Amino acid sequence: MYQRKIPIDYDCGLSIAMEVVGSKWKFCLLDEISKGIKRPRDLVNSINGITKRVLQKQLSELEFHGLLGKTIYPEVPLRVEYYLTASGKAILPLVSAVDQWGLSFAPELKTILEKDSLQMEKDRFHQNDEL
Amino acid sequence: MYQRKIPIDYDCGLSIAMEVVGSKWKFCLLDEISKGIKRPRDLVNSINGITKRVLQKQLSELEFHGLLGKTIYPEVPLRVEYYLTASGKAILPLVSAVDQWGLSFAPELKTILEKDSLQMEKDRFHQNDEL
DNA sequence: TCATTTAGTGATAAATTAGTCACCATTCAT
DNA sequence: ATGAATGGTGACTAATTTATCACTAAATGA
Repeated sequence: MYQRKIPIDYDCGLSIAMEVVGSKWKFCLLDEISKGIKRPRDLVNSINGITKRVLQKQLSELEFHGLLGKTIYPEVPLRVEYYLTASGKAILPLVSAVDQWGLSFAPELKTILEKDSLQMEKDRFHQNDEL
Repeated sequence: MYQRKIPIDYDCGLSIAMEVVGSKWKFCLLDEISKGIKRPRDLVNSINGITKRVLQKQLSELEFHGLLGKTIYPEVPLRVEYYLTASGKAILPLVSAVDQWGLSFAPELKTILEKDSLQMEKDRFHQNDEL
């Protein structure tokens, strides 16, 4: 991980949550693993946009924080499976609540972004040309 | 805001949530405002570590996304109050769920970090000196 | 005129997170 | 010996977010 220069407030639940699961792919990872996709290779394929390296990093952080465990099967080719620990399972309701909220907010967001792009068209008449 | 180079997946609830409330201070801001702290000045004082500039930016993003509204009272000195819109209120249960989870996870995290710093002490004997 | 209070912005730097690329290692099949 | 499949890491760069600093603006009272 990264040796922080700006420390976290470990007394604030929100800070802790941001630290442990507040990164681009972690909720998504927990979600996929809860759906039964366990191998790194399969996770790369099922999650749109993630790369191998980033996946490995975030899996290892989740493992470090105790939300995931992993089992290594000495087969050929090598098989590794990540699974949700008790802590990992405990956070699933939150993951799905966040997902639900995001989906419920989607129409609103769409409206806002449409307005915004209209505004940008108007603004074009008042702006200098780009370089 | 920032003109993204890597686009967001607007069909994924988790992506949307990360975009709209997934930044360092937003949950905290929503929480404080729900507690009745409404003026930028007061928010700077009540939230430990946030700066004026960052506060303004995140307030304006929350306003842009429709979670906050603001009222300007033309008094002297100028008074501005931010308030939760319907959308802002709708996300409060999520904010408090995240906070709760963070607090419940705190002891676990503490244990992990203690182990980790012990490990780091051990490792010192196997590492080169710093430059 | 000058300092004070409040809200806000622009430019820029620093911190942090995410992504790219090139590797290693194992084991099996060709 | 070579190549494929799998999991993994180190060095580095790019993208993004957050922080710092210096300002503007309005209105008031000393």
